[in-house]
Amino acid sequence: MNIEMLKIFCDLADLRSFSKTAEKHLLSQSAISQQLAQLELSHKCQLINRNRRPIELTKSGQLLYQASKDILERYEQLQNELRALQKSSVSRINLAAIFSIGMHSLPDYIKKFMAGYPNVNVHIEYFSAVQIYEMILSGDADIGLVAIPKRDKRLEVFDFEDELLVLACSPKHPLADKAQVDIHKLQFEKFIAFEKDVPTRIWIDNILERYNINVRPVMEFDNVETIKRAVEINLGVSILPQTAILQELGSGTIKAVNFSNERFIRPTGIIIRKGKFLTQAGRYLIELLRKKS
Amino acid sequence: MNIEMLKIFCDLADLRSFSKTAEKHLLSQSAISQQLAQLELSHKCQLINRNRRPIELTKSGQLLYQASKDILERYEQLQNELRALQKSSVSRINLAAIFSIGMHSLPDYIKKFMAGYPNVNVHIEYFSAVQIYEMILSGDADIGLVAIPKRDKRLEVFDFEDELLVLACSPKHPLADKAQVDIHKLQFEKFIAFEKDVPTRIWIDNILERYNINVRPVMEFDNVETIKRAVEINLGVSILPQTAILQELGSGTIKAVNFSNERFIRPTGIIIRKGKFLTQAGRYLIELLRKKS
DNA sequence: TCAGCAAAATAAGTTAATCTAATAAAAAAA
DNA sequence: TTTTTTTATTAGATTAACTTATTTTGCTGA
Repeated sequence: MNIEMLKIFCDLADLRSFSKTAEKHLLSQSAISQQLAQLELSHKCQLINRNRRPIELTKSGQLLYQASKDILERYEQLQNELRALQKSSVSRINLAAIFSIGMHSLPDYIKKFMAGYPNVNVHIEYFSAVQIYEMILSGDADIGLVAIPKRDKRLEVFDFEDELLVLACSPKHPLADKAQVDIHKLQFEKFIAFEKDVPTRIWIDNILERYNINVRPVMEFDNVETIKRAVEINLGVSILPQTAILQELGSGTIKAVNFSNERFIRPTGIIIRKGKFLTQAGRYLIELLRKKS
Repeated sequence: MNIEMLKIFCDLADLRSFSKTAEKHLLSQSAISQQLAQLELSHKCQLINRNRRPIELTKSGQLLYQASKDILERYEQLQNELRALQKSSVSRINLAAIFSIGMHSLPDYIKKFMAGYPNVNVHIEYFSAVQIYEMILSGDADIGLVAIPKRDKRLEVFDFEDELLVLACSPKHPLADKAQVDIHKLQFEKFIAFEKDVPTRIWIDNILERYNINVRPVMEFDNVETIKRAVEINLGVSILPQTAILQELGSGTIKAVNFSNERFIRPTGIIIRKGKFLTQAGRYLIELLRKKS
């Protein structure tokens, strides 16, 4: 029972001729005859009246005809839906980024990309790192941008910008006016941190550990925006990528101080699924993102 | 693209496992894998996400899933319809008769039949002889009852009752009181006849011709009922089967006179399509009808 | 009624599609 | 990582579908 068979049956009912139907479907008359015989066998009933010519449908045949029309219509609708989906997905790139990267570093790249591919829609959404890995693996997103990318056999990882990490604090904070600061000054400072499962948190913890610094974590958030708000009202200091606080630095609500010890950075990466077929535009966008790294 | 394939795809989506689906359909895991591959090829798109386990549908896959459900539902509906039709047709015999036979001779037979097959529905309808031959050939009726059956290679014909033909006239008619009448008395009588294409008309014309009688046809009707009404009001006489005027004889609105020349009869016949598969009940009904002949 | 014709059914052989079994590859779990 | 489970792939076997040739069947018009 295949779809083509139903199509043949409908044509047979409309054309009222085996040979004409055969011609239309580029098959032999015999093939049509055999198909119908099989169709009748599988439904255990006569579908057309063989004792008359031109042929005509039996009651059962009429039922099958109606059903075939319905099924074929639904099938055609499906094909249209699939075509539409395919067309739309060709001209769309789904980009999933963590907030701190997407919000601040991405716009410039997208602007440049849009110049080259004006009719490709770049759809950017912000998620947690965990979600982004999920989406890349499931195919729900094409390109992911995460901090401190972890290696995965199923993923391809390219380096994106290394972001300079700075001390972020309120203008009222004692360290705010320094040109630069030794990281040891953070010893026992009140600290606003990322939540424990955020990669950046682990990264910064490692840095502090390396310098044997014990901060006093007073709050934990899962995103940079909330951390910034806490820093602004001087609940504590934090270590953040400079790119993520550009706006606050401009308006003076947060002060950034470089570290004198070394140039701390947060690596970020572009991730895509291994073997994923990207469009021309998609490959171009990745090239663009990688170049500055 | 066959229906079974859609069923497999739906199960695959529900069970989220190739091997479990294979088990359910009594196929090898390999077969399922290949079917899906072909399905994806024919639609030119990925339907399930292969980089994750348990498997999950892509957008295209979800579209196909929905369409498959719809199609399978319609298909199942068809099967129910066919089953219902088959069941109903098994317990039903469609009998097509001309009015004069069906109305008067049939009820007794049907009563007898019903005794043997109480739950078989005998559906009787009245048509012209031409229509009855059509219906038997097309299969719209199972058994036909006609007067003066014509032989046809495609039909099987059995003799039914021979009906006695009598002179039918109004009680006011001069011949009404005779015990019997010579057919020559009809010379130049006003005559109510069947229409020219009715077999009984041709049959009676032959009789009259054989005896060299010229009647004066004043009216022609396609059915016996209307002829009787015309005879009742004495517009002319007619030759009719006695069985067709039993009621009028009882109420005295029409008089019947036997012919003295010979026993004129109208043969009637049972017709069925050659090679037609009849149910047990159908065969029994025919036996019943033939017996009295 | 009966050839003669056109159309469908059937038979036999070929081709194409589909299956199984074995094995490789990949993802998940330990 | 290694092991286990699950899916993909390959090759050979089986089954279904098709084609050509032929027979049968229904229709037509003398």
